[in-house]
Amino acid sequence: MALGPGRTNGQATPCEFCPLRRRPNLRPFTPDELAFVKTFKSDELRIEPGESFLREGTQSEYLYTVLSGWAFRYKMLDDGRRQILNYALPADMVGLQGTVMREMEHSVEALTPLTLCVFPRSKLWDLYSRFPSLAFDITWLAAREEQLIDSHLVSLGRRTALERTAYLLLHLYVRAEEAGLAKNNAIQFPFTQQHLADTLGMSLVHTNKTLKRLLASQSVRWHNRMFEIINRKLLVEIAGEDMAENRPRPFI
Amino acid sequence: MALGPGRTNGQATPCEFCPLRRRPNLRPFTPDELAFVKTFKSDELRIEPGESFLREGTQSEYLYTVLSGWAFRYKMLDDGRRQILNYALPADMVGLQGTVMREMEHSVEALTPLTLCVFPRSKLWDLYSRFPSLAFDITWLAAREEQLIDSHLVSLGRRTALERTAYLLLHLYVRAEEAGLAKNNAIQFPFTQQHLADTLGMSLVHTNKTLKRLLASQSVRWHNRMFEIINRKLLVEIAGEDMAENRPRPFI
DNA sequence: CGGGTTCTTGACTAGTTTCAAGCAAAGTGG
DNA sequence: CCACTTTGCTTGAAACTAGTCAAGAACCCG
Repeated sequence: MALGPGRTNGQATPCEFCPLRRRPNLRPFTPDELAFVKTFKSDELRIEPGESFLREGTQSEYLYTVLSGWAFRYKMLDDGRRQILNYALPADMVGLQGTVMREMEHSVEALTPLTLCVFPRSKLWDLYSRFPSLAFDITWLAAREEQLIDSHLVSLGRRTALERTAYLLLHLYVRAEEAGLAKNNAIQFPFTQQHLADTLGMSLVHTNKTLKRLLASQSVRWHNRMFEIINRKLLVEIAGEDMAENRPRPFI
Repeated sequence: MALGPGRTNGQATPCEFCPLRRRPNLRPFTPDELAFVKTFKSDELRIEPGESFLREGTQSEYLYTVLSGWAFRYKMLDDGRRQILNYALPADMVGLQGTVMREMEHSVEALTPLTLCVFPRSKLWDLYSRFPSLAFDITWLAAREEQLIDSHLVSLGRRTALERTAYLLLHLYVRAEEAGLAKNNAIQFPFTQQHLADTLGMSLVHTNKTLKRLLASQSVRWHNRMFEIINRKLLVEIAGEDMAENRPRPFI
């Protein structure tokens, strides 16, 4: 307990039956690694939508892996302006910064009901000294996160509103697909236009109008949060860049 | 040799006499670590300004630590639009992404004459398995890089042109100061307004005009690339946020 | 002392935000 | 079950911000 927000859920999902591990693009554990991760995971947490379970400016004793649901990382300016930095999907790790740096430099909020595996930072050293393979995986995850933000930075700095919007939706679709959340080029997206606006660095109104333009291109549909790609080639063309998918990846 | 661009320089700077190691904010090595890093470093490279020694889309056999000089990471769009992602100063590591992911997702170009320590990725596993402390340091560096880009993303998404410019100049000044490149609130910056524009996600003209406004505030001076903070409190106020400095940090 | 790069400026155009208002869907409580 | 509130989506107009074009000035290098 005393984990801050959220409801603890004990070891509801034992690592050996981890549903993520069955996904084909996730690298398997050796038996040794599995045994260690079982002891590394100290708890399982349930977070409700809208709840921030990591907060900018606080210290974090834990890092988390998303077991199910969507979350997003964000930063706020003093006057309330918000920038969403990235989204976290199942198998993504959040909170590493807080355990490595002095304190969190961003917050993380649940977008849907969220299940998290909880890992105490106190055992992180153990992981690094006994399981270099897992240490390497953590580095891999950190490098990938950086790479995602890099692309996003290019969008905000150098892409037009339309390109940027197309790129983001394609990006989120591809990641959701990798996480097994999409079928038939369609997915139920959990975010509002305000979330998109705060991700794209645009106003809500302009986001709405840009979205209309994108829908008019007949490359995608989006009604009632249900998103569908109807002409991927065209969407890629508007976004200006395709993105790789389903590369094998680690997770912890 | 066959390292791509740049001129190899052998082991011109032995690790035990590394000039960076003398900086007070950099964590010291144990003798074991030092001995290992000496074998980890395979070469030293000299790069001329304007040369890109890591290129988007290529595979990289090496990672690098900046020994002296400035570099910048950037991405280009097909039509030539460029976004500068971040700058690398002495003690910063670049190229980790290329060794962890399949290939480089960004390029890195020298801004000044640059000296680099070269580490082959083939020995990275050795580092992870034998020196968890150094593995942890690499993770730390990756997490810090991500954190810097996060702040930058907030600038591009949610700060006004003036705030953004003030924030970037303050940020670069603080980092340069940590690297020992500034004295008396002044520093010779190596970049042009075009570099700033490509970092801030603005046009050259608008960057120039915004810079003028910032200079008019009397918080900073900038003539002939010589930058000086004359009213830090005011600059911080315009930037909207101060930044921590001189925290102890690792490097390899 | 040229010739190139960088910096500066003004005028015009395009893109984006803000303001304001209306609508639709979902949730709440008597 | 129906007002009532809340949240999210949509739209138009006005104001502002930023980009583009163009040209000249300043600086830098050989």
